[in-house]
Amino acid sequence: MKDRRAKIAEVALRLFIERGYHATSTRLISQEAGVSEGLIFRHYTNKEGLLEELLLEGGQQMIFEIADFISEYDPKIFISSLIDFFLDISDNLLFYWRLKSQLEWTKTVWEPMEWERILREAVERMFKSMGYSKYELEAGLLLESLTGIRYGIFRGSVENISELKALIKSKYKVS
Amino acid sequence: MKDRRAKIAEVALRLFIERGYHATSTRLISQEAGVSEGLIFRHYTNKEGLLEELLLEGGQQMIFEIADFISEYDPKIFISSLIDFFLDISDNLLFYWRLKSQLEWTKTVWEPMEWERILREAVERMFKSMGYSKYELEAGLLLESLTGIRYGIFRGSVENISELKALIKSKYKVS
DNA sequence: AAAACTTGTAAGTGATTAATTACTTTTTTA
DNA sequence: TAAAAAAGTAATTAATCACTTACAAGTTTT
Repeated sequence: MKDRRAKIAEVALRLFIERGYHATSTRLISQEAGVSEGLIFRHYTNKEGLLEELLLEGGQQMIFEIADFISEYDPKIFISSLIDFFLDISDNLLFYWRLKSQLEWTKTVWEPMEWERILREAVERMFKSMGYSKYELEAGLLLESLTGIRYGIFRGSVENISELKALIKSKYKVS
Repeated sequence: MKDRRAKIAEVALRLFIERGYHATSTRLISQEAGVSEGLIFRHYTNKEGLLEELLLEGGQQMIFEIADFISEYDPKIFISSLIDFFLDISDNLLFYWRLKSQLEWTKTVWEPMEWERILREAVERMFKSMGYSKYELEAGLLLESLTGIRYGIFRGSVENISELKALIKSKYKVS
C-alpha cells in the first residue's frame, strides 16, 4: 500500500456513509484502512478535519462535473443535462452526494457550497433567457425538486428513474 | 414537574434534532430534562427505544394531520391541501419532519411509514381520477419534489415559500 | 394501614471514544 | 552521505458513552 493518507480518506468516506459520521470511530477507520489509529491524526488535525476535507474534495469534483454543461447556451440541452446530472448518479459522485445529504441535518442552516451557488446562478440565467418572468423562483423549484427526487432514489422510494426523468423533461419541453 | 416521562421525550426530540441522535448523550438529555439519567432507562428500554417511540408518536400525529384532506374528492382541493401540508410546516410537526429527515440517511433503505404509504396511495388515486395516464409516476414526482422543497426550507435555501407554493399550484392548475 | 407496585435517584459499571505520547522507520533535502 | 523532515506505530490517556445496581420515596390497591 502506497498512499496511506488517501486510503484513510477513502475508507472514512465509505464508513461515514454506511454508518453515519458520529457512529464511525477513528478506531474502526484505522482498522479498515489497515493503518494505526495515530496515523489518522498525523494526517488530519482531528476527526472533523477529516470530514471537512472529504466535503471539500467532493465539492471540487462537483465543480469539475458541472463544468460540462454549465456554459451551455441552448436551454434545452442545459436543462436536460441538469436533470441527468442530478438523477443519473455516477459512482464517483455517489459517496459525496450521500455524505452531503447526511450532514445537512445536523446544522440548522446549511451554507451552500461553491458548486451549489455556481449551479443556481446558471439555472437562473437559463430560465431568464427562456423568458420566464419569475426565473429565480423557477430555478429554485427545479433544483429543490431534483434534490428531493435524488433523495428519493437514495431512500429507495423512486423506482422508474428513466421514466421519471422523461416526465420531468417533457414538463419543461426539453426532449 | 408532573409527567417526567413526557418531559424526557420532549427534550430528547429537541436535542436529537439540534445535535443529531448519536451526538446526543443520555446524560445531556437527563440534565436538560431535570431528571436522573437512570430514569430514562426506567421509562425506555434503551436510547434507541426512546428514538423509536418518538418516531412512532410523530407518525401517528401525521396520520391525524393528513386525515383532513386524504378523503377529499375534489382534485383541486386535494392537491392544494397536499402542497400546504408539505410546505406550511406547523410547529407541532416541525420536529418530527426534521427528525425523520435526519434519520433517513443512516439506513441504506428507508422503510416508508404508515402515513407515507397512505398518502402516496391517495395521491395516486387522485391523479388517476384526474385522467393522468402515468398517475403513479406523477404522484411520485409531486411527492418527492415537495419533500425536496421542504428540505430546502429546512436548509434555508428556499425563501419565498408562499410564492413558490403559488407557482406549484399554478403548474397543476389547482388555484 | 399494610402490602404491592411504580417512580425516582446516586453512584457506580465496563466499554468505547477521540486524541496524545514517546518512539521508530522511511523518505527527502542539503 | 549525513542531517532533517515526514510517515509510521504501540501504548496510553482522560473523558465520555450507554446502561445497571441497590436502594429510597411516592402512589395504588386490597
